[in-house]
Amino acid sequence: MLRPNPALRRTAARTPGRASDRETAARPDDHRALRLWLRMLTCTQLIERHIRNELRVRFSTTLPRFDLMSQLERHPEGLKMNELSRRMMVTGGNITGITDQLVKEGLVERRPLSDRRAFSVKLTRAGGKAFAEMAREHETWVVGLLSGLTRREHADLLGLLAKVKSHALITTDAESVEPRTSE
Amino acid sequence: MLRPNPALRRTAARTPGRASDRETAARPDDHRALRLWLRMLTCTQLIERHIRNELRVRFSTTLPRFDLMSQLERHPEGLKMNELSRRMMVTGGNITGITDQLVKEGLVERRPLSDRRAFSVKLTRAGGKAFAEMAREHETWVVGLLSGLTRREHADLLGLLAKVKSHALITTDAESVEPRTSE
DNA sequence: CCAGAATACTTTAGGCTTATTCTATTTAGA
DNA sequence: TCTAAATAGAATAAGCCTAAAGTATTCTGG
Repeated sequence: MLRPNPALRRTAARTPGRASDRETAARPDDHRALRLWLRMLTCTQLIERHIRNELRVRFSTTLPRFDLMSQLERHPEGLKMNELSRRMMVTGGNITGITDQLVKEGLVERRPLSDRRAFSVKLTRAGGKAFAEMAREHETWVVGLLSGLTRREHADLLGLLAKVKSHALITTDAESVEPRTSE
Repeated sequence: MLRPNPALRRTAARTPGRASDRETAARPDDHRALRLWLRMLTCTQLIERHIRNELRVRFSTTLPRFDLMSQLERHPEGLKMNELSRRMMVTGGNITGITDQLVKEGLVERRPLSDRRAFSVKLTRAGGKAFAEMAREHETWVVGLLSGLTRREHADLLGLLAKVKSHALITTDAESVEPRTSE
């Protein structure tokens, strides 16, 4: 069902070693927050790398393409490019490129809207089938990667990250407001 | 002290919106692990984006360049390219490019070793000064971004992520061993 | 000693991401 | 109405990252 992108048809290669990663190098006098941040980063990168690798090896696709299709699967009515941009937390120009590819592969389509500046992007039938197949495996990878925690620990981690998220949102948003010093 | 890369001298632009991000779109029937993974990803991206932005706006540099210098600062004796690659969890070709730039900017130097295939990469004096300046601010950004948690919560989160990390390491490493089916 | 394997690094091609700039269209205000 | 601002998307240039292939050097076992 997937029309594999030839450029992605490669065999798995040696991933960067892991004996002593970025975080391991943290010194004892590093601030708690710094250590925590480095560990968050390491965890995310480990998982993300694993998923990217699986997507490439098993489905000849990439995480951004999977992500975009995943958004569309959640919104069968279609999404505009800027909605995809917001939800995927990437810039608009990026969406243009990824969508172009998925359209070329027949997995996604652009439909004109009454607002002639915009499109509604939807999964095609082939795209829906391909995504369903990938999503099933994707979930098993994630479940496996996070199966080192108990149900209770999952919940605790989710809660702590909720706090991190909301605080980071506030901090970042507050600074994105221009300090209207003059004028 | 920093020799700014002209290509990076840009004003801050609109970051992708955040009203409804990737994770918010998770459906109630999504598996716990999936929700947790999406939240981890969102948190990391929020923080990382913030730091990248600050590095660009305030120091006209990038996170990978900062990261590389940070590794060197922890190892004044110098590191070989492949050591940098391992520690930063990126491929070797990548290190070549980033090092080339930092050398060109006078922040880092390659020294020949007795093993003539390899180099020892070190911070120059200018690089050390530039890094110290950046690291001070960097830490305050991170502290600020993670200040939504109490000291206790920091410790809990660090512990939970330690579990995630070690399990992900095992999972990923186990699969990278080729199943010697024949031959 | 010496041929083959391993290691350290570089190069290349392709994809992702960003910030910026541009075009087309829509909206809103005088 | 008609012009200015806002919005949607595309195009562009530069950096990051990867996988794969290439080059030089070192190591190792016969």
